[in-house]
Amino acid sequence: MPELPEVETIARGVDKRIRGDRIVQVWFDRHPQPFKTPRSRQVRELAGRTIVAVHRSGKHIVFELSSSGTTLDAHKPGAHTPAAHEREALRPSAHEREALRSFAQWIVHLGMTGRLLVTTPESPVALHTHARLTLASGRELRFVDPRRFGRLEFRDLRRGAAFGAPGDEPLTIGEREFAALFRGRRLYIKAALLNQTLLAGVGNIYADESLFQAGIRPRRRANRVTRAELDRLRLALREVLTRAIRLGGSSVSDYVDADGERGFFQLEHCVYLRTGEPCRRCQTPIRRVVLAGRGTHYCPKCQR
DNA sequence: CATTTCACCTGGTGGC
DNA sequence: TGCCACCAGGTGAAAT
Repeated sequence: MPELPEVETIARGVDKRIRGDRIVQVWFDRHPQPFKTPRSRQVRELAGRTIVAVHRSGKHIVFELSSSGTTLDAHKPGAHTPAAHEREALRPSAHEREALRSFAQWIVHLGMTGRLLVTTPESPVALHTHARLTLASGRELRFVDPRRFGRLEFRDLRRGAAFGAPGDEPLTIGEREFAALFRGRRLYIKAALLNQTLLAGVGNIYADESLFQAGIRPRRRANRVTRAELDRLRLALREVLTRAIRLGGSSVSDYVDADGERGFFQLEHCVYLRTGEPCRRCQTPIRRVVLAGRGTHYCPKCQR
């Protein structure tokens, strides 16, 4: 389900709520599908670790974790704002800095229908809940995924490399690098946008929306799109993704953020899932074709 | 090698 | 109400 804006929204929400919290208990259901790292190892490794930070990489949510058993008491009750002369004494000790470092990562990919929710333990457990992490604060982190396309992975940073999505981030890529991604590629521009090893985080909604915004037909061959058009596309992607993040993502059917709230960007979709409806710019009916196995929506007049 | 197709899953919707 | 076809935010293995 979720593409870059939805994953970013979820990662921010989870980070805000459970950064500094500690995982005290881990429960997984019996389905083997989501485990890229064996379930038993994940149970063993996650329990006892503190969540140092949560962020997004491509369509992945990355939990940075402390060394096992380390606590991070950042928010002591009754803590006060230090006066200038106290700051020196309050700078983090070597021990505390060590506690803030990431020693391991838990990587969550939500697939098509995955959700990450921060709840109370009492809140009713949704059907297809595959993981429940009990936290020291009393909250609970849940992974729910009806279609089971989501994946869970654990990495020990002392034994291997940190996770990094392979493609470039569409929000920060420059003009030259962007153009270089498509050079010599004969596949459809839409298929290229969906290829995660080129750009990380663009999915079906934002591929269609950014191609509309840039005025480019999805069936154009990537290597035939002009340099000027490519830069329009890069800027369109940046605008569409930024706007979607601001609106909390697109809730087409069931996407919700870490608090269970829907996003609003679906209200601004120009083409995605608007087959037969009038183009917002020129009133021509929006067309749907199948391309790279995915429903593809475009305006035949606005997009060349 | 680059590119396309298909399988993996469950659920919702609309036609008959 | 039931049955069926088709659709859905993704991705990686197999086929071309």
